[in-house]
Amino acid sequence: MTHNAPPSPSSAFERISRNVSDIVTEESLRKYLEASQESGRPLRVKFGIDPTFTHVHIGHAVPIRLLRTFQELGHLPVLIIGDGTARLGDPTGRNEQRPPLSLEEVQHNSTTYLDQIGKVLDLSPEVCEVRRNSEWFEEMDFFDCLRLASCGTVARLLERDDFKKRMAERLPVHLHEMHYPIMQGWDSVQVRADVEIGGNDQLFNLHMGRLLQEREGHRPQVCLTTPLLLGTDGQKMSKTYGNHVPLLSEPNDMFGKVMSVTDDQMPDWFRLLTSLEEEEISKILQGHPREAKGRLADEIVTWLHNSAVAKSAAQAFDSQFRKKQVPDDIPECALESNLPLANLLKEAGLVSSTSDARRTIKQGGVKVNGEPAVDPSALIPLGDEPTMIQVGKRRFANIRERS
RNA sequence: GGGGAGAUUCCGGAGUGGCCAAACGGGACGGACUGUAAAUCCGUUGGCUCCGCCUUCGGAGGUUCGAAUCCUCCUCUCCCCA
Repeated sequence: MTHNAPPSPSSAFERISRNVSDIVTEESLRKYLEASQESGRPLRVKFGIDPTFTHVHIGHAVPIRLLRTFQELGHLPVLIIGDGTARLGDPTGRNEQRPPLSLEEVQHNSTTYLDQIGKVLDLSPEVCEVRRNSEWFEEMDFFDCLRLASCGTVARLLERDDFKKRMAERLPVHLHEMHYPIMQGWDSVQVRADVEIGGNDQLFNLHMGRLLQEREGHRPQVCLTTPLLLGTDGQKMSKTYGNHVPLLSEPNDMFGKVMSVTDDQMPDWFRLLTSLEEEEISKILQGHPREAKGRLADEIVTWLHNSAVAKSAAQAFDSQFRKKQVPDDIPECALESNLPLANLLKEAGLVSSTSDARRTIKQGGVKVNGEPAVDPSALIPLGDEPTMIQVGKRRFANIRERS
């Protein structure tokens, strides 16, 4: 990464604030940027990650991109790995209970997490600081905790939407969860954060950092939140809905996923995930939606892989879906000859059970060597020449006889 | 410590002795349509040697010709009071 002559504080402000949903406060952000330039001291920009799960998707990448922007402007990202907070579970999450994580799990999750984040952010020690919050939480005794807890009020916490909602639904809200924002805020005190970045559901937690810093006589951090990126179907992006794009997906997969984004998500995806200028974006969006989406997919695959790979992913996508051709890289396997079709599909791993196979066949979803197959119990002869089986639009296999 | 409520097929959630492999919704899958989608429509959604058979309704027993539904014990969860 190159650090050329630093841009002026005001142009830095423009760049930073382009895609954020809250800034607390604009004025202090401007001031901090100016002061930083005068003193030559980079701003410490904090971002917390929870090592409770390991799959990072491009929705998570939105705040990290902002972190990257700061990094490019010469400031210092400070990543906090919440190995202390992880033991609480995440109160902003769903209502399911998270079992307490073991030390190894946390360890493992943090490294895979960092691997993935490394796609978006330069993690070299010279330009990025990585801390774990167990570092300071482990040292606190019960009275320290009480002192911290006195910073918040129950009323204030109860205002939080997710608590309110869960109370209304008669779901449990555990006492320790109330400490989550306080712990997060304490991180800010510990690392002397000048700025904290989070998703826009994190605003409350970020505010807590300001509060605690002021109590400690520190300069309060600027809170920046980024808009929520919705999933390919327009719902909240989440692994459980299957509408997410993992940061580490294979190029072809990634391209295909982006192509399945609904049209009305496109503007957001362009703004939040590419570095194209607003003018350019609106020009693209005026063209044919399919072209625009192709461009979006190309930008994203280029970003997370490279441009050559993006081009070939585009071609593969085109031939498989637009021209309905068969993909090049069909998985192969070898099986016994003369199995009933339904059993063959199951053995080849194309369906989950023979019953499933029968259903799919009955519905006209199976082709053998390009010909629609209708009889689930037809015996399929195999030979050295592979027999191509297609299930639905996406599942293919080349099967030859096992010798 | 006391008092309630509950555990159903991927998820949510009906069902309170036979008509239950289990309503309905979501998701998923297949088909049609299409711009690759989305939306819409149709169909499927426990397993199998599949027009029949087998195993499911927290776990273990029991009552009955017959239980997801009734009884006993156990495990777990939630709420309220203290």
